[in-house]
Amino acid sequence: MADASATPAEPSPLRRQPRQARSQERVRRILAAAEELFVSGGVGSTTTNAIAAKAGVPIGSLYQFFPDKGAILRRLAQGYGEQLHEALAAFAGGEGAALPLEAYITGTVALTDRFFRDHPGYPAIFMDVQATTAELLAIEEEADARLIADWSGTLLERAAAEGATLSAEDGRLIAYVLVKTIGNLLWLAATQEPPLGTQLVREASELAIAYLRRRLAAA
Amino acid sequence: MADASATPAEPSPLRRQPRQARSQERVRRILAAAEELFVSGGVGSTTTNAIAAKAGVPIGSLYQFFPDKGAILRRLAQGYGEQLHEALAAFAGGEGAALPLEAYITGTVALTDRFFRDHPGYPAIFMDVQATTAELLAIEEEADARLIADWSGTLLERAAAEGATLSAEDGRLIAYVLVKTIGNLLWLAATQEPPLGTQLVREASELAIAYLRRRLAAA
DNA sequence: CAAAGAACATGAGCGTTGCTCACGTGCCTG
DNA sequence: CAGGCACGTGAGCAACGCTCATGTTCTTTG
Repeated sequence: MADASATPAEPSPLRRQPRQARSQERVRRILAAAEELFVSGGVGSTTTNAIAAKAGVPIGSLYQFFPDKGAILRRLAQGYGEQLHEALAAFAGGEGAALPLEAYITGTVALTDRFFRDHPGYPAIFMDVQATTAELLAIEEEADARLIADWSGTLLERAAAEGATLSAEDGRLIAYVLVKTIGNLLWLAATQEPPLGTQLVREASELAIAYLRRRLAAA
Repeated sequence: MADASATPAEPSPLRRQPRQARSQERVRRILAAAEELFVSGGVGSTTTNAIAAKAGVPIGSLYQFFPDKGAILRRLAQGYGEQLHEALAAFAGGEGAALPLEAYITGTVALTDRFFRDHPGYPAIFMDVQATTAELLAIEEEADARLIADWSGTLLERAAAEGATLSAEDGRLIAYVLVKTIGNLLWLAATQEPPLGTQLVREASELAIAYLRRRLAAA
């Protein structure tokens, strides 16, 4: 537990890093099989034996790399979080940078919404969580923390550009509320029927804009 | 599935309604034991045998009344939902009726926040859910539906009183967004450390007010 | 290039959990 | 008080997550 000169840190939920090409391929197949089963049948009713069977791998091999069932879940969730962060960062640093506040928010909301819909595994994982939820929530928290940091910076810049004063603390708080609220509404939108789903995406933008305008004005 | 002349509807998650006084007392003790264990150790790691043991009842008796572990969870969740609904309805029909919009919202937010904090079992249940989550979500959905209906009515009345026009559809949509968003923020507030928790309650009010002002003005 | 060791492969089966079922006891109506 | 219905009881079953002992393949080294 003390000496860890060889291991980089502890970011890997894997029990043993696959070094050979064949085993790396196996890990990929396990993750793919798990994602498919989680989406179609839910996390709770997907057995580890079923995952292994679908991946064409004996259970023993599955546990060679993943310490437990939750680790598979966590690995998938981590991947999703990183992908979303990168997509949003690209938008913020690219075409989004030139947009006015309202359009910037609408664009971000639309992008996040599309991400949820294009990756059905993301809602599926958080849809019916499981025993290991404490750690799963920690991962979601970590992903949110990145987004909050991003937003916090953006808000401070934009407030300054618009001549409003905004303390760093208030910036973080507002970013926190925005990330959590928009995430929640868009998650709902993704799991709802088309008419309501589309309306919710629009309302998410409206809500964010109204809140921001009020908070920036009150500074 | 067809003939149901004897059963009133199907609102009871109980397998068999306890008719004698002794068995009713047993059901109460099972629910109390389950709540305590869920709060202290989480839902996932609480076994049905442990619930029965703490309640001083053999497992057989537990399953005499509850069809499965999830039913205990659902029964508790249902009770919470009804209590919150009644508390909010009492406020809306009582002292809240005379308050202006801003104060009304702040009051409702404060009341909901207190409810979450006074009933630690509520967050605990939704904290680490389990296999039966589909049905649990359905119950949460039902509780939210009641709150949304309440809000929807309140919004239409208040909009008319303020001279703004608001369609019934828009009223429902706005109520939906408000209930979901405030619930989410206050749930976060209840599970967060004091400084952030208190701020989040305030922000929930700010957010709701800003959103409502914008939506009522845009009519 | 052979030998040694590390990484990987395999599946029978263990411990635990949610839950059943066959049988026994208490209560309550006619 | 006799019949029946509701309730009480706990050994044990099926299914699950996961282990472990043993065998195989790859990589490194003298």
